[in-house]
Amino acid sequence: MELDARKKKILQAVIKNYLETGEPVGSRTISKYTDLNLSSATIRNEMADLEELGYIFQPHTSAGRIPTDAGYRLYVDDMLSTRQEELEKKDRKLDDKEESLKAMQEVMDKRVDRIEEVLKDMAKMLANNTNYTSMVSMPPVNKNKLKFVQLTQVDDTKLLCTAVLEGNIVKNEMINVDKKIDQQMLLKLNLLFNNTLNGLTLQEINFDMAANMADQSGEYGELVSDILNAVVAAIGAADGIEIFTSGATNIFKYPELSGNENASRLISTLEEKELLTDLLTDSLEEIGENTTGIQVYIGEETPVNSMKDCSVVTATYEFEEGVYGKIGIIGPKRMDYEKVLDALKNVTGSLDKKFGKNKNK
Amino acid sequence: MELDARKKKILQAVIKNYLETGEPVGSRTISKYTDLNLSSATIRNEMADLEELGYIFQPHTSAGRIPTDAGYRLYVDDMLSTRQEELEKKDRKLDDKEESLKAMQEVMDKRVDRIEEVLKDMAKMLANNTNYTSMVSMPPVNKNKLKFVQLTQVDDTKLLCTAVLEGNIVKNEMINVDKKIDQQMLLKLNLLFNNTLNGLTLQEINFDMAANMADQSGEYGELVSDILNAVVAAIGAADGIEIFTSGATNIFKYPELSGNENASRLISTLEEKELLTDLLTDSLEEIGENTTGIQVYIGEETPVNSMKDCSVVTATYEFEEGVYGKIGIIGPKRMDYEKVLDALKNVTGSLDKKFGKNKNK
DNA sequence: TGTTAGCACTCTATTAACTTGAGTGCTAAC
DNA sequence: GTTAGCACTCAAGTTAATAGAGTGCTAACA
Repeated sequence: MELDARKKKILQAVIKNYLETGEPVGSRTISKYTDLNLSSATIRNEMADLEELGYIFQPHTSAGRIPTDAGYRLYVDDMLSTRQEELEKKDRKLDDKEESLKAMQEVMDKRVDRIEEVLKDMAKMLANNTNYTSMVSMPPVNKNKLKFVQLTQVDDTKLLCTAVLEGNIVKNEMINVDKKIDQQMLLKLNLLFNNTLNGLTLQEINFDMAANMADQSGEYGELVSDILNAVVAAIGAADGIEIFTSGATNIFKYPELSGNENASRLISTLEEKELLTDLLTDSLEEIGENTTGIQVYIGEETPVNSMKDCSVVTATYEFEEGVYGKIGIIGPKRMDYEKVLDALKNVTGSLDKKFGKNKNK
Repeated sequence: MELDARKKKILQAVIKNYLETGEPVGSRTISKYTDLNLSSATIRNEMADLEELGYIFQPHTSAGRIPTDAGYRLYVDDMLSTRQEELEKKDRKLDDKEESLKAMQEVMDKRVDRIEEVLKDMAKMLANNTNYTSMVSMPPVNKNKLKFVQLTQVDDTKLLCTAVLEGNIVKNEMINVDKKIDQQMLLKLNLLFNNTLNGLTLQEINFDMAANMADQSGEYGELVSDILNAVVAAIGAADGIEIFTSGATNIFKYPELSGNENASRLISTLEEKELLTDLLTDSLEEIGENTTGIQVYIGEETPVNSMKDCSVVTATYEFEEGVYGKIGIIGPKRMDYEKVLDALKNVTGSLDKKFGKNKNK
């Protein structure tokens, strides 16, 4: 059996209607909704075909139809493939969006330095605008180059190590020392570390360096490796990737999610954050300039168990040359994909503009 | 009518039973449970009295009794007033608790420097141990003395301001500058700021100082106030008090909480964190050496609306001389108060030992 | 050959009537 | 003051009946 134009149109109508109402869609509704001018009987025949093809199904014999995951998939893919046109339409649409876009810009202007705050606010705004749950990952710091290190004596037994990374991310780590280090030596150590490490990423720092530097620092040789450890710890502080979420409770707005006990599992996942890593790091590398970096997981497609009856949409933003972060929306399968995609495009666009590749435009 | 010893005993039995089962307690149950050797009929008479006194009530005519807020209050106050004896018993109990206590100590030893991490782990552990929701507030940094400030040139237009506070809390803030500042001047500024500000708390820093310092810095006068602003911003970074929560989803384990839509409001509150401030700062001052710093809010007593059918127990710990933080448990009104009080005592005890007044014992 | 009207059929959701059992309050006797 | 006994109440669970939405299929139509 073929999925001809008419069937497709009907499928679209079914899905659209279901997205709005959340109720199974009957043949009569479609017959009236569309401009196809077909009787409900004809629609029924077509719907039976669509069911056989696996795009829709009936929750029970005498009910209307609901899209299957495959149905959603077709719908979303279709939407994504016509996105080019929408990009052009965007200029027109901008009027409506201007307000929220402006608000977003303001947030970002206000606190350029504090990327964490920016991202947190971003997540909150996304959640509020969409009425779904949002999550944002910090760009992995350990890919960023070290701008410089600063060692400071805090008191007799403590040394503060401050590391500044590309993108002005600041990390601190405290080091315990046996004895006070004299001022002269501290200056020397500072110089030594900066000369050796500046411009490197976490991966590029290795322990041969420790040996080298130790040689140059005489009696303080042992201290050097302590400090290097601290630097590494500071940079890699988040042993996972840091993730912010917002709007977890929005899922209660969708009965199909809030009803069953999965709701609590989902909120747990959002609270723990660890499992979200799968969604927000996975395939970060393989996304280059070629795609928009937008990914849609529908139902069973998501790698996270507690989200098997949700849809998840993620997008990638560029923080620094080659350093990416991700941003995502979690909602019911019948989410307003169009709105979500737009929102994510806006946000990643702004982020890119602020930090990433389009910084200078 | 009087609340004689027997009535009290029956009330206790009702509450204890209800804490365990969560079901309304009938007269027959009490008749069998207690060592009073009274028939259910007698118990019924007493229970009617207790109802009239406002300590228990029936959800409907033909049901057993449930404690009212006043009932819980009596029960808890009683428990608190007999706490002295329990303190002595504690030595014995320690055997059971040793394991969890040890685990806690380990967490704290591992990361003395990172109080945030300690507190987060603490919250997680508390939530896991009690099966309720926990929250912990960072001690308000702005009461801490400034240990020193460090200004560092990041690049031509950016200055990094690092502030270290008593208790080795490190805060950073980025400052945008017009032009590069020469090394000599930077040293001078560093000296100036440290001389002026060290040893002061946020409240003690005022803007007369800015004027004073500006006088001493010639053409850089304007910069001085920028920097002072940055220092203040760094110290007071959290314009509210920082709060960590854990185990929000534990509330789903208690049907009386998870059932109604308050559950979602409660989780919202925990996500936003802002409203928790009421619970975790309120009366911080008035708690001195005299009390244990433990406070129990039952039902309507809590200042937070979304917790009106929960009980909240908070405890105070000392971080530095005169600087307090709070730690709290949120659960159903029928929570295991005994367990919760013990857990909180343990935790605040450990925290006090690590940071606060008993540091040297 | 594709489209439509009509009808019998299926299944959910809602409502009402009935049953059960836990627990009470009251009274009368001990 | 305590207790046994009994009538009474009410929530919760079960069953039966009803209404309504929507389907599938057949036969007629263009």
